[in-house]
Amino acid sequence: MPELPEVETIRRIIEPQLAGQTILHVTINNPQIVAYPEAEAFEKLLTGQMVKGISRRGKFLTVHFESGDRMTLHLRMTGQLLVTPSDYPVEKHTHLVAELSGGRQIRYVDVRRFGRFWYLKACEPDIVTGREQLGLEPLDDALTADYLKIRLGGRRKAIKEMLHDQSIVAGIGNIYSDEVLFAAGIYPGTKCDALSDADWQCLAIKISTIILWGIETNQTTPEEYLAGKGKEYRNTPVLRVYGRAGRPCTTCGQTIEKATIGGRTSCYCPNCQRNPL
DNA sequence: CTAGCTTCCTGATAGC
DNA sequence: TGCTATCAGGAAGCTA
Repeated sequence: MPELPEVETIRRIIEPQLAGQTILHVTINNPQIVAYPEAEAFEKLLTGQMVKGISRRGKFLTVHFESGDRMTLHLRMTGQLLVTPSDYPVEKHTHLVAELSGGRQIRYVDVRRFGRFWYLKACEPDIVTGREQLGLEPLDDALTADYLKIRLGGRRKAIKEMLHDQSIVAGIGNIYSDEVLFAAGIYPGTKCDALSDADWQCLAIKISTIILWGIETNQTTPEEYLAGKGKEYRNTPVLRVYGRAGRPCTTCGQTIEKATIGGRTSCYCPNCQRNPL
């Protein structure tokens, strides 16, 4: 499941391959991946557009065109945005193919079909669900202990759940919430209203450092990404807690535990992240 | 505002 | 071997 660091990696890989390219023809094999407008209108609008660049906001990618129009997409759990040679083998679950002027193709592959595309004309405001209410980027200087405390301090929900709320901080999912909380030494089930000023301070710092670390360690090459390695997490070997239940903590050696918090599997070190209850 | 549940999907895996 | 059940998860939508 791509989270901010993986989405940013994809952006960096894809952007240089798309910039300056014109979309000659679009085929949508599965209309449900198009959230707005209708799939047929989407195909027509996309055809003939020249790519200017790609930006990222939270886990959303936006392809900007010379016309001022833009196409936003969210990969959700299993989406893959690929730029391939036109004769590259077509994977199962390929839902969109766009022919490019340079002879290559953009392909969208998504096993679970949860990913979504939106096409917005230059004159249209952002209507992408959730996008207009996205919270701060993890690397934004405005993401401070005060910001977190004001937005979350009074909440009785577990901090792990609130880190997934895209309207507070954009881009964190199940992997990085576990990693951030481990780095901050906070038990994932801790209720927000039980966190101290020192905890908020620590969280603000760790959110940015862990996300930055995620981007920097995610050194996937375009070749590896195309070969399908983009769906495995290149940085899995360096994760400290996520997916490591039953194995020793890299800091203290205690066994990493697994618990369901807010309906999500959470991994944590019972020694480094004490449950305050 | 809260907790808790369901929906969307397929593939991997566990149990029989 | 082949069947069924369970689980994984981002985000929205629903109920109470």
